[in-house]
Amino acid sequence: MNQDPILKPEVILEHAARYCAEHGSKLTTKRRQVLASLITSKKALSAYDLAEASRHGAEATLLPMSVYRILRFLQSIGLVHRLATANKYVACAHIACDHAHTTPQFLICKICSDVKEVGVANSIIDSIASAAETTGFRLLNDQLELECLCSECAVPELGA
Amino acid sequence: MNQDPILKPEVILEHAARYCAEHGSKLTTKRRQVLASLITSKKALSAYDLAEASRHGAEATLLPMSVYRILRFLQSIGLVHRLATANKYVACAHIACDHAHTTPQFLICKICSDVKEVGVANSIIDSIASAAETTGFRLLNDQLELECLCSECAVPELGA
DNA sequence: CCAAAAAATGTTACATTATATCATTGCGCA
DNA sequence: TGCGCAATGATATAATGTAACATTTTTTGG
Ligand SMILES: [Zn+2]
Ligand SMILES: [Zn+2]
Ligand SMILES: [Zn+2]
Ligand SMILES: [Zn+2]
Repeated sequence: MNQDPILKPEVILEHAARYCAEHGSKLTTKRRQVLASLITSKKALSAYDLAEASRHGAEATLLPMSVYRILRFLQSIGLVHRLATANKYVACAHIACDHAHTTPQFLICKICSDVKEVGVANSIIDSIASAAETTGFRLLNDQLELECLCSECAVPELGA
Repeated sequence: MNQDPILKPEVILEHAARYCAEHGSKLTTKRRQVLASLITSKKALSAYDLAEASRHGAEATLLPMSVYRILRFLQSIGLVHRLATANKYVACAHIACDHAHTTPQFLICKICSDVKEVGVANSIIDSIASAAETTGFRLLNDQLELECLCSECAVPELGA
């Protein structure tokens, strides 16, 4: 679970609605539905996963095209992150706090797609950025994605 | 250019052929052709880019499926790296040296796909790995990909 | 040298991820 | 009320990648 397990999804969604308002947009029913799926999922989900989920017990059925549009919106205001290495999406882990989080670092379980979002120490980002500048490149993206094994999926490896 | 510009492609390909032999395989004509395209390209290329390139002046025309297979082989012995964030491929920048390089860090120009492969200080990797372990994740991948602007593409931004 | 085995490649089909485009709906506001 | 914009529906298509089996080429053992 990427979110603080103490908080219920409804509480997080309330924060998200306020966050949308601050950006001059609204957390519509369908946007809320997509975000709720991501918040309650233990794993990163693909757009097609989300479209499929909308056909089981959700309020509305969503076509993939709509899911992509909604994901793009949620990303644009920082409520959702896209994991480029997995072609999947996760809810930001900091929706319910001040949300002024530092550079995110995503630990992505190679086996089960479980994702943990943690902050990267500024010292590390500074090191990386300065290493880039010595080669003439300017660092743009503030997101690290790391292939990992989560604690559960690592267990079978012990016997290997 | 990702490779040392002092070295001619043929020299690098000679090293690659020896490297293949050390792994019990051969640098066939088509594998050499794909690798040569990557070595001489200033940018990261997609599998379909490489298939397309094979239709212009190359010895043999390659279907995308063959390109994927060849790329997978070249990756498996470390001659090629896949950039997951860009869905593109680059030749390793260290084919002609001892090739015992440290964890690679790829600076990828968002605009033109120019790529620079540099080593990451072990201290940084250690910091990242230990940060992961405190959350129960074991770091697997030894590759960082960073979205950047190269020096050329950064220029227009000055007036923005 | 020849035949069997293994490696490499050809070929077709298909799966997954993502975007383009135009039509339609819903909703706030003059 | 109805205009205008944001949101969504619907269809088609592009881009990326894999599966499965056939064929060719190379290696190897007799
Ligand atoms: Zn976040
Ligand atoms: Zn796992
Ligand atoms: Zn390399
Ligand atoms: Zn550039």
